[in-house]
Amino acid sequence: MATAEQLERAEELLAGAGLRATAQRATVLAELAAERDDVTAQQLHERLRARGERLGLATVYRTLRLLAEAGAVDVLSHHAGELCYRWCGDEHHHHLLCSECHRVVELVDCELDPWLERVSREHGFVTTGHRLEVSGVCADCR
Amino acid sequence: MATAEQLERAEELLAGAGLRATAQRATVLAELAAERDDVTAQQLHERLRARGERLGLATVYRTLRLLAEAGAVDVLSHHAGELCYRWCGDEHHHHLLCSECHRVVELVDCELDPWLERVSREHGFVTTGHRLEVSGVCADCR
DNA sequence: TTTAGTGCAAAAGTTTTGCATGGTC
DNA sequence: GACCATGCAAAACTTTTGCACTAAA
Repeated sequence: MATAEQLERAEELLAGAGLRATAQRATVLAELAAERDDVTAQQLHERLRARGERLGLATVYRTLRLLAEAGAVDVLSHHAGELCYRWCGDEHHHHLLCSECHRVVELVDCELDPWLERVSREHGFVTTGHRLEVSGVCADCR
Repeated sequence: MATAEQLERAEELLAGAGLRATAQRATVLAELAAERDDVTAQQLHERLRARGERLGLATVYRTLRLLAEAGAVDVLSHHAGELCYRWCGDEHHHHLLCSECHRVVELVDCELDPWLERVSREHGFVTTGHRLEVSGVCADCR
């Protein structure tokens, strides 16, 4: 669920990167923002087409890629062979995924850094980031 | 780096699943075991062909899939759009990846479970597993 | 000898790209 | 008006599958 501020921020992101505010981008942005769970580019495109929006699949791909590069959406790759996109907040967070219904919950209170710092140093690494995906079954699916 | 025991275990895994011990599978197994870092099916195939081994790309894919299903190898998906395979031990562990050279270090001392248990319960989830990928830069690449 | 595995090529699927056209700035 | 974005179709890629053939059990 995206707030109005988030949408606004996304448009600022685009503008800041020298990208134009087109109708198609707004459409993709809005649809992505309205989606609680993660979606593939194909799903997004199909939905918009079904609703009567006229935009090409390539545009959806291009827009999602731009948004991902700008940091406005996260790219998840839990289903082999296809990428899922999801609207995300700014802060560092992780995902708790329901393996039955694809529901996504954000975990914002990440407590990993001290541990990671330590073990990485032990291996001579300097960490630049980390990604945690927790899978489980949500209350509705049990 | 795989030990002799690991190789043996993999063959037992295959046998136990009713799978035959063929020359091609042994080749793939050995190559994967000798590889410290992660590889794609295509890379593996290319290397074996370059060395004179005669086996089809489809066989590499099939073998890797079987090994993954049997739990003998891990499947990583950090490069969008393609899957990487890596020989792995039995125990639960995570990966520390060098973003420069693709080097992989296993982190075996995972301390996440208590925290995950707690936050999952708060969201009504029962966790079934988790996966952590830490990216950084290794000592050699700095 | 029965059954599973392989190779090859074709197919399926996702994502990218080239290029003429249309919309933004 | 300059230039970016779009649409469409073709291309590029990864991965899977069908089928005749080979090899393991």
